[in-house]
Amino acid sequence: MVTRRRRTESEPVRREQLLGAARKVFKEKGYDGSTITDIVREAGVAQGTFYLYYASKRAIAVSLRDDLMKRMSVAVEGSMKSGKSFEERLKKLISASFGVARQNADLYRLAFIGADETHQEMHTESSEHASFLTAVMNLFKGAIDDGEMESADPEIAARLATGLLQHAMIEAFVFGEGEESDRLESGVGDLLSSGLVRSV
Amino acid sequence: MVTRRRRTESEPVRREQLLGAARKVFKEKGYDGSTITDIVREAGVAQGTFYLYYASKRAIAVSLRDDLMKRMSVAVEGSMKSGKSFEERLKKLISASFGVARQNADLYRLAFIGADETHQEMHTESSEHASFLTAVMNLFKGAIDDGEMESADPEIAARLATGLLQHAMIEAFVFGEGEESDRLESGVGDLLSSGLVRSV
Amino acid sequence: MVTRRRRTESEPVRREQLLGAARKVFKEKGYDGSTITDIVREAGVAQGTFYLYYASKRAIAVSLRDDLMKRMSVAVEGSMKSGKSFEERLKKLISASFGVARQNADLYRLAFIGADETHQEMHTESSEHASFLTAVMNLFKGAIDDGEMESADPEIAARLATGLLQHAMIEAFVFGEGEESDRLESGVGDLLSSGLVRSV
Amino acid sequence: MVTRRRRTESEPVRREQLLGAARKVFKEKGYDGSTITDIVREAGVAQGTFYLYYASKRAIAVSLRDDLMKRMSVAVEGSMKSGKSFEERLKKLISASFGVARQNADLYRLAFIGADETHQEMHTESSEHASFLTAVMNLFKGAIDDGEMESADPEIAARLATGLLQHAMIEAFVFGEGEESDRLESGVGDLLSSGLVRSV
DNA sequence: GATGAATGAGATTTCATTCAT
DNA sequence: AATGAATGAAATCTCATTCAT
Repeated sequence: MVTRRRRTESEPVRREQLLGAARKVFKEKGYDGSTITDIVREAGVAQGTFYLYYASKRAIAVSLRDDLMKRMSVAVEGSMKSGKSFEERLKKLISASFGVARQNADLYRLAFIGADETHQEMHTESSEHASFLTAVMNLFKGAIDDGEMESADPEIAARLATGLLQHAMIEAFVFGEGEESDRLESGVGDLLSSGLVRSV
Repeated sequence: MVTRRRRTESEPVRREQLLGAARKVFKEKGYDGSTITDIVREAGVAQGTFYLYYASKRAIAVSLRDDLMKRMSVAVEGSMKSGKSFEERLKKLISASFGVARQNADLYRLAFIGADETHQEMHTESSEHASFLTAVMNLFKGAIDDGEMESADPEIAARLATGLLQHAMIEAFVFGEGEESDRLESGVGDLLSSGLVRSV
Repeated sequence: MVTRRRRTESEPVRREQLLGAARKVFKEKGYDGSTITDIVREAGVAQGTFYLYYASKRAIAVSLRDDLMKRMSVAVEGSMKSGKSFEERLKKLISASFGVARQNADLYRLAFIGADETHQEMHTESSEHASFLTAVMNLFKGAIDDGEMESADPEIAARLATGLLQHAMIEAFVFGEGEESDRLESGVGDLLSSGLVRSV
Repeated sequence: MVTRRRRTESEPVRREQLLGAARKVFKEKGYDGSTITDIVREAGVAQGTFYLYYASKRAIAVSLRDDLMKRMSVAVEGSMKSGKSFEERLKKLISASFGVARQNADLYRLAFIGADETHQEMHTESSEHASFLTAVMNLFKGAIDDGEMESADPEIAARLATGLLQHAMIEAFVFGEGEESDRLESGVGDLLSSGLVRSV
């Protein structure tokens, strides 16, 4: 009979442990290709322990995605503070986003694995994603008020600009390996500058 | 004992029959939620018959996606012919795309179900998608030559513009039910006009 | 709704349980005619449980075959100890083998079901079979050294003697129902005695 | 619409055509791994045509096996005619058998693919196999009458000798690639000579 | 809290055989 | 006689999730 280890860790520690294991496993085998068994094996905990912390495989993937989005929000919000003009802040927004995506290409990939109903919630606007969107929207509102941006529906504009940015990052990091990220990043910058910044 | 029907249909008819059944089933139950059995039952053919025409569930979904892309290419190419100016052709491109997506929201949804490696090929640039992209790129090249568009790398610009358009349609028809499609369509039009068309 | 039993048994117990069930099912329906479902139904466990212990139908059949071979090795080695002369040990070897085969005709049948590549490994010299062969070879080597056996390549002689014995047991128990086993057994005894034992 | 060829060949020609195709396919993919589709494709005939000539996959394999056995019978009977003594005839019998097996290792392999009930009839004593056995038995009977062979039940002796020979050929050509065939052949010769030939 | 053996529904795919043409 | 599209039963194996200990 084998002696069972029964390391009782604090909840946050366990979550982190599982999250890290999941990230590694998803990176190596993809979402569909990974099993809970892979994750717990990597984490060194028992099968059942997983369910004490996450309700499902999807739940942990969502959690990983939220982490990424939070990191992106934080980076973006921080970055924009320092910009003087709208155009400058726009550039900073874009480069901060690309920066985070570049550092977390694996999570970025994971975050866009599917929109089927079984994966639907991965795309559901999470509160993290919402806060990113709000930051962009606020940037736009301010710029419109300051006369630095063409007047437009700031919500739609923010969603489209965010979508464009996202698409560029997907092309760069999900379908590509990052080798085109510079060209895509400056392409987005140019398009949004011309498209949004009011010419004097 | 059931009498076995053994209708021998021509290959294109069978393919169409299966494609139609698959489209219906995917629409009702989603991709992951659908089974080959659902599809053959809907089509009224035997299980094995499916495999005479398509190698797997994914194969038929890809085929459906290609159909959509072809329809979109055709519509877009036709539409752009009539536009006088670059701006006009751009608008027509957008409205033709939205038009096709609106008519085929279910396929559009299907076409964007996943980027996991098991679904990877759904996103692989199919020849149909490539021809759409080429059409946009040619439009841009011509406009740059004519001085109607800001000079820029036409390939990157085309990929980003296509991505933006795609994203808007996804928001409209995949995550939404089409109720915002008008706002999104004009938002894309505005952004691309300001962003790409050279102001006089 | 059925109440689910969840008896957790020790690994060896489960293996034995599945092995016993498989033996019974194979005996009744033959190897090809048996399904994993038959086996788990007989064992009273769930479908998935099977795969916790054996990787495939072939794997459990191989395991059953190895059991038989082990039993045969043991019986043979034990039996030969008591023989005084080479000829006597030879007779004991034969009768011990026939004895085990007689008791396990069903397994014997199973052990010789096929040499097709999908079944190839059934015939692969398992370590159990190898130890049987080694025992025979050692017997021959000793007899040659003692001058009780004609000098010959002991390896080839052992393989052929073992093959002959095997063949006789197949005729007796696989193709026949054992009714000729006595005649075959003594036939093998005579042939090997005359063929191998050095006449004085 | 494709023009269908409808070559009407004489029955024996078709059989030969299918037999040749089956032999090739079985050789390449093994029995279980081969499909009727493989065979008809190789033969260049339609799926249904197969069933006009053979009732099943097994039927054509049996037919192939019978061919081999017939060839072996013929070779053996011919070879024995020329032998002067029993011992000589015995040697010729063995070398003729090994010769045929060597030339037809693929069929030999096929002939021993399985003894499961689904394959049972492959092992059923076919009339061809029976005639081989009879030839051996007659050789033995004659040798006993002439006092050249130890008296023994000629039927059992023939079955065992045949089995031993068969086993040696299986070791040589089914499990091995023929590289040991010489050693095995002479091993069988020695064993049967010492075991059966009456010493003067 | 932790364990991990057990569960069992279920989906894909194959392929020998049939039979309308 | 020949064709070959259609049939459909059947069997393996996976894996997220549960729950008795």
